[in-house]
Amino acid sequence: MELTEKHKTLIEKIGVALEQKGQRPAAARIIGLLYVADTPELTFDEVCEALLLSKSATSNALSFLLQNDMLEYITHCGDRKRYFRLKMANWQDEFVKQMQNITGFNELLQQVLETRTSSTPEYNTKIKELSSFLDYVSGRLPQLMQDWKNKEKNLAA
Amino acid sequence: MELTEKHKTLIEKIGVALEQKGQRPAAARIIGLLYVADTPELTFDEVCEALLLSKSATSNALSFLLQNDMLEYITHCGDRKRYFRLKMANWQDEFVKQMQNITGFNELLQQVLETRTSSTPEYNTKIKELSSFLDYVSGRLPQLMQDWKNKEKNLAA
DNA sequence: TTGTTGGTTCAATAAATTATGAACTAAAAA
DNA sequence: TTTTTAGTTCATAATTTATTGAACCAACAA
Repeated sequence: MELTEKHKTLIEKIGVALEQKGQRPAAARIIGLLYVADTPELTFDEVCEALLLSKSATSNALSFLLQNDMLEYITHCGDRKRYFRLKMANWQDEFVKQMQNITGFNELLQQVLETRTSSTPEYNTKIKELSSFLDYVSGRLPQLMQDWKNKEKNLAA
Repeated sequence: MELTEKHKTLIEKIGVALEQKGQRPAAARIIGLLYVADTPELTFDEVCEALLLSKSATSNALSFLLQNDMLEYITHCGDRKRYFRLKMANWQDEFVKQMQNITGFNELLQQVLETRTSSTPEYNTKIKELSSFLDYVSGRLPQLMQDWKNKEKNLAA
């Protein structure tokens, strides 16, 4: 598990990017590590060591990532260690979650529209416009996802 | 500027939603306030008072929101006060920013692919797949935006 | 049964973020 | 000139978040 300087800076870059998307620092670094590490499956100790994290920080971050379906682990017969890896199949789900997030904000905008005074019609129209856009986007994203899948299938064929 | 309980809880809900998208607490409440307030243009003092914020917190949050293009203000002849309002025209730009964010993460994935060992071809393929998807999505979003605009135009016509 | 491995949990601390209030400023009004 | 308005700035306080190390535990091994 020797990390080169290149690896280390890339892990940090990914870490910062994910932090800005709302991930916790340690969790973000773990994801970065799993992207760059030569072995895509790492043990608790390897994570600790590679990221210079304490056992408790590692334990908390790994539990958090497992709970949030970002990671999974496998085990090997006669080996009590867990081998953690990115749940790569799951970024599709992540994407769906993001869409639901958009929809969630849109529900708030609907509530805004319900409670708004009718004395500001132009402003209300603008909010409706935003709401309509969010609605449109979240409605089209599943199709977009499907289109991509079809494209990939064609490339493979 | 009397806010009903309904208004207040809606502001808080919007506040929490935006906090989770990375906005600062005070800034998030100000955006919420501007969504629900009967007057879509509020002064510094009205913001202070409505949200029970100190002048410095208000000053900082407003400056921050102005800098980040979330708000703008207008002034009236013979009135030194600034009237702050949501830069509603700007959510399109926000959306574009989000896309660029995706593209940014994708650049990191490209760096990951460049530095990855060739001894894990399956894993590398999965990362390529994710990268391809992000690429596809960010490429299609402008068209999606355009489609929505056309749809709106047709509705208006 | 004693020790080791592979962790988890908890109390305390460190670090970062947010909010406050007091002092200040520049422009306009009295 | 003094006061008021409309804020800004700054040092500090409060709150939140993250990290640590020590203690603990369960399972297996010696």
